[in-house]
Amino acid sequence: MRTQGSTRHVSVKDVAARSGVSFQTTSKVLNGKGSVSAVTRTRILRVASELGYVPNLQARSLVMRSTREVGLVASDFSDHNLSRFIVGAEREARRQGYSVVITSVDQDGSGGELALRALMGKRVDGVLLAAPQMEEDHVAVQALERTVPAVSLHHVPGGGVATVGSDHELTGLLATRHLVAKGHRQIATVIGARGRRVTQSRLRGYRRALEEAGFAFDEELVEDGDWGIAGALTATMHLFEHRPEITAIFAQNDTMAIGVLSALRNLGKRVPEDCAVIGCDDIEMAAHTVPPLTTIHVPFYETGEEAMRLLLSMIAAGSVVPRNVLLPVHLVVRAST
Amino acid sequence: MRTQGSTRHVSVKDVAARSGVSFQTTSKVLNGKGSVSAVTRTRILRVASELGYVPNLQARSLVMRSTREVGLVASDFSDHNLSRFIVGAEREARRQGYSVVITSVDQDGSGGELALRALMGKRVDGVLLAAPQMEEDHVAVQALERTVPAVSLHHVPGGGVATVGSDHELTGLLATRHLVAKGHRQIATVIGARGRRVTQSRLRGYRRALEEAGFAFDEELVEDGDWGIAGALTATMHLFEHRPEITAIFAQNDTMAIGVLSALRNLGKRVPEDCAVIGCDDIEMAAHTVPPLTTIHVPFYETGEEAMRLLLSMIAAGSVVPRNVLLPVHLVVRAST
DNA sequence: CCTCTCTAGGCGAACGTTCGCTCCTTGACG
DNA sequence: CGTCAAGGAGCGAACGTTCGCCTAGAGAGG
Repeated sequence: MRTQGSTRHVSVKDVAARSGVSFQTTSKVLNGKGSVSAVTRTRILRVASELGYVPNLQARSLVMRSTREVGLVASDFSDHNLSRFIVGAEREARRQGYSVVITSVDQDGSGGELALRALMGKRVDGVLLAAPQMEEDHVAVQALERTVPAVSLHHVPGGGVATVGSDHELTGLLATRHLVAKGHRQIATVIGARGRRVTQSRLRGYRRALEEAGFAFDEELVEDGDWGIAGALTATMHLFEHRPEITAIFAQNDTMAIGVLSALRNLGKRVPEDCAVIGCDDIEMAAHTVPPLTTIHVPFYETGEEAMRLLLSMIAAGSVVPRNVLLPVHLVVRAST
Repeated sequence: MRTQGSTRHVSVKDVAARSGVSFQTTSKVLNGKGSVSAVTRTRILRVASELGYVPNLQARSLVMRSTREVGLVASDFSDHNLSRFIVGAEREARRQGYSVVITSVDQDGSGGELALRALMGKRVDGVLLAAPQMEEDHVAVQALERTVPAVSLHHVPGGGVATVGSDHELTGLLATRHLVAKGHRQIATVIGARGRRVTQSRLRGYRRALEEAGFAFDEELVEDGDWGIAGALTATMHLFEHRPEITAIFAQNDTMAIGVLSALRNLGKRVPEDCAVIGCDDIEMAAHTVPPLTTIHVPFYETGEEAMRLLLSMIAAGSVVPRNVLLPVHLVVRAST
């Protein structure tokens, strides 16, 4: 039975000793700097690979004053949309030779300051914020300001931080316009958590589309679904209790749209004949519900890429004016409308 | 318009200079070591917080010879099961004062060696492997062996690495037994990628249950669904082309089970009357399909916790015999069987 | 008044790198 | 044959910590 070891890591000095040169020369060879004769170069390289030398990045970045790491503060990365974002960001970082240190904050948004301090301690070159719970976390953000470049997926108090996101108001607008265009007049909406900006933006889009069409906004057509299947299900039940004349529902994400579909089935309503349903986000499942869900495609992956690209350019530039980037969304028509 | 700065980080020497003591004394105060008079202690602490001092963990771990970080090699963390695992692991690490550096490898499993080298370079205290694509990656694992404690979610060639996982054979066994108990004789299965161990284990469980019941194993009742909705859909179509007498299907994960349900709907078959369906994993969606899906619950979150717990204990112990832990799974009966 | 024992704090070294400077050797060219 | 240029290699310093050892002074006890 084997045991695993904490074998001492081999350092550049070990390699140097075995090759009969100074450790600085070894360093030069390993980094391709300076001028070293071909014979010693190959000898050193051979010894290094024999010994399984792996340079200590901590020591390196200590003197270079730059880890090539960026920190990513995420809330719940079992959230599918967020994880798409993370994947996009990570890929872009890797492409540019950076690695990503992911820290997570609790669901309630606490621990944001702690997470940021930890990242500062690691001396990451930049920070990417992907924790909507921190939208109102002033104190955490102050820890960040003027210390390190930062890009956020969500709104950040104070406005000193660059943001990259998708156009949530457009999302609500396109979804509701589509329903209007299909001839619906009684359009309800199942929304996410009230405190979140994205909720308010999508709701604003919904209201704008109604205004465009000359319909009055009716508070009773807005129901809270809390982002989940179960919440959307009961929300839909409520809606039809008070407004049985509803013929279309806009759910603020696809997960809730699935809950809406489920509720309509319980109510014996056919989709889209009796009631049309539109979601947004365009998760994989959306193409496979019954009936397949019309939705607004939101480019999470691309948003992650773009956010990381912006962050790395800020790092490279040293100092930069915070920009706010909005990526476009588009309608995907399927069978539920 | 504000610009973001790369303000020089404040070091312990800066704090010392402002407090009129040597930097070593400052260090002592900040770590609560040594004996320092109350007045200077409070003065130093005040200055430190005024200056916004954040200790440089790189320098610290350089001398301490221990970063309190563990590396996590993940394949695709937009995969929901994997992300549950990651969340569990991260939480447990944080609880014990460790932070997690996540690196990802490409879908095809390439880049595993690169990812491990990067982690070694960062001098992580341990490595958690959660990239099933690396199951057969001998070369990557060799880079790891005898350098740093490691725990893996999946099988690792050579067997020198501890593993934590759920009992996949039991999963297949319980699922199929349940169908047998419901009186089914023609039980098909839609499997994941053939090359993967989990696929083979679950298939083995399926076969064992059939043997127990005295049914012959029929290769034509096994169809490849490639882990996805679409794959499972066509797989189900194939199955019924060749074996219209099938009355039950075991899908090797819930996502594929959804594809199976979709196919059965297309075929005009009622679930569970004409054909029963059972999945496994127990994803959130499983409770909300039509009909709600019977499945085998697999404790991904707990697996992550347990894996991290094992890894950290190995780190603490310094050297330890690799263990292999299997977590139990259980049947969740809903309406699809 | 001398010594002994604390206590507060300083100092040097080390961790593993990179970088700039210096020094020696060699060879070529006038 | 003397001079100079250039290539090859070494050396010291620095990055920001922690740790162990040392010292100066104060207070106490004989």
